[in-house]
Amino acid sequence: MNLHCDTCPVRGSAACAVLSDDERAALAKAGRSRTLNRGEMLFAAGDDEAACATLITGALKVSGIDKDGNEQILALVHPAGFIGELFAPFAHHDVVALTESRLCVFARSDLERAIDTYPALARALLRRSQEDLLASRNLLEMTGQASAEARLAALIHDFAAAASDTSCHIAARFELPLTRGEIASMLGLTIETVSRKLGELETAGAIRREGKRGIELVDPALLQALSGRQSA
Amino acid sequence: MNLHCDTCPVRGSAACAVLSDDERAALAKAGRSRTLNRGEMLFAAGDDEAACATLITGALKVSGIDKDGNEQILALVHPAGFIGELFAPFAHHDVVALTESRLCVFARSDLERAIDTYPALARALLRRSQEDLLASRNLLEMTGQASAEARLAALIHDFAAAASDTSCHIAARFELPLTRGEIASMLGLTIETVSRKLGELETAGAIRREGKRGIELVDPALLQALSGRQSA
DNA sequence: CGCCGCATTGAGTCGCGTCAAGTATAGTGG
DNA sequence: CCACTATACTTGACGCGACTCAATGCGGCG
Repeated sequence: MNLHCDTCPVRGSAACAVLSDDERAALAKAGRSRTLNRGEMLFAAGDDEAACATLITGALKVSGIDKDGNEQILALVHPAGFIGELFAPFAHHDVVALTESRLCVFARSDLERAIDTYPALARALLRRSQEDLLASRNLLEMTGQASAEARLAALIHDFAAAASDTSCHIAARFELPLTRGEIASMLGLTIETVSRKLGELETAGAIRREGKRGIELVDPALLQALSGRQSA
Repeated sequence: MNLHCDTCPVRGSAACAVLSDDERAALAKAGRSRTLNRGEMLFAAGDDEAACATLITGALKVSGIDKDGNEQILALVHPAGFIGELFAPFAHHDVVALTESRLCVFARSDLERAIDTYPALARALLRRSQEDLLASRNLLEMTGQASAEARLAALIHDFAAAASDTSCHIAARFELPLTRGEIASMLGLTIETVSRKLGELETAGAIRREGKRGIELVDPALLQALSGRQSA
């Protein structure tokens, strides 16, 4: 399926936004659109011909499997995010869709060529990569020494921010994109602890649960206080 | 102090290695050499005019401070490594020398200009950034659900690999670049636990301690087994 | 020498993991 | 429409591993 950049919702924010219309049109010839359903994998750790992609809609997770077979979520990818290890001979982690997702996929070799052809693209990808690095380090800080409750509070706060359309305020109500098990694997906790602490956050009056995945922020300030972060 | 690329030990492996001699000479005009002693800071979190740098010799740590004042080490930087957040308005983390270190420092504005002038440099920095991202995610995996003993074993193994000059084997003897407290902050443990587990690794016959910082690898295979990793 | 930073060691406690039931909710096939 | 199953989630009891608190050892330096 061919790309339709004209109607692309992340046209202005993805890496390819730095290209001129002509350049983007040329790049689009090499790429193609792809849709993944929840649970479908874009590529797996160890794949030697892993593609690169920009996420258009939906959400992805980047995860690794330790030797006991436990999954660990290392990063989430939101729309306009870029996926792909350009210089590694093979992929180091799995990339899986959390919700139905639409992507703009490129073969790695094509993208490497594009980087050389369009210097602005390399710069844009460098910027994204640095942002990803920052996100990864933030997750490190979060899981470093914080209590289970603080980790959960911080994660919920982040999700609320990500669920909001405008960047200046956070959503008061949203659906968790992750199952309890996925939250646990991301925060280095167990399913049971996540479930218990969610209950305690509700009892404390910080949030209200709606069904299995719905979260309403009752007291965002309290949530942030429990997360042990500076007010942003 | 001016740069002397001719005698630079990381001339072949740092980001600037992708430049031609002429290009590097031009870039060198904008940069300058700087030496840091152990504990000296390159820049602090919040600095709005944080520089960028390539590490020539020594070792650095990238760390954050949580609101209780506890330091958390987020990454280590080895020679040829690049430091600097090119697109952020201010630095997010502290960067501090672990040992006496020599760096090649650039103002951020100069480096941004260089990226535009030399596309190959952007590509090289993108590559480094992706490697840093991978390292950060590896640390995430390591601190995610592993036991204190496994984390220590893995860290010691990594240090042994980093201390080796050739990439194909690991050093049998080396000095830990970190204090117990720094190891603890990097692994999300306490000083006491680090000290105890080091003792247990010695009792188990995996390592031998020499003074406060010296480590001799008695049984590397055992160490790797305890770290819970695949044999590389 | 006396002080200070770093490391070790011990005793006690607690948070979170483990194990084990038990409860929704959706999907499937009869 | 209803059993039947699968998957996700919740809840409780219990134990262990790592943190906390506290004391001691050790080396460097003024």
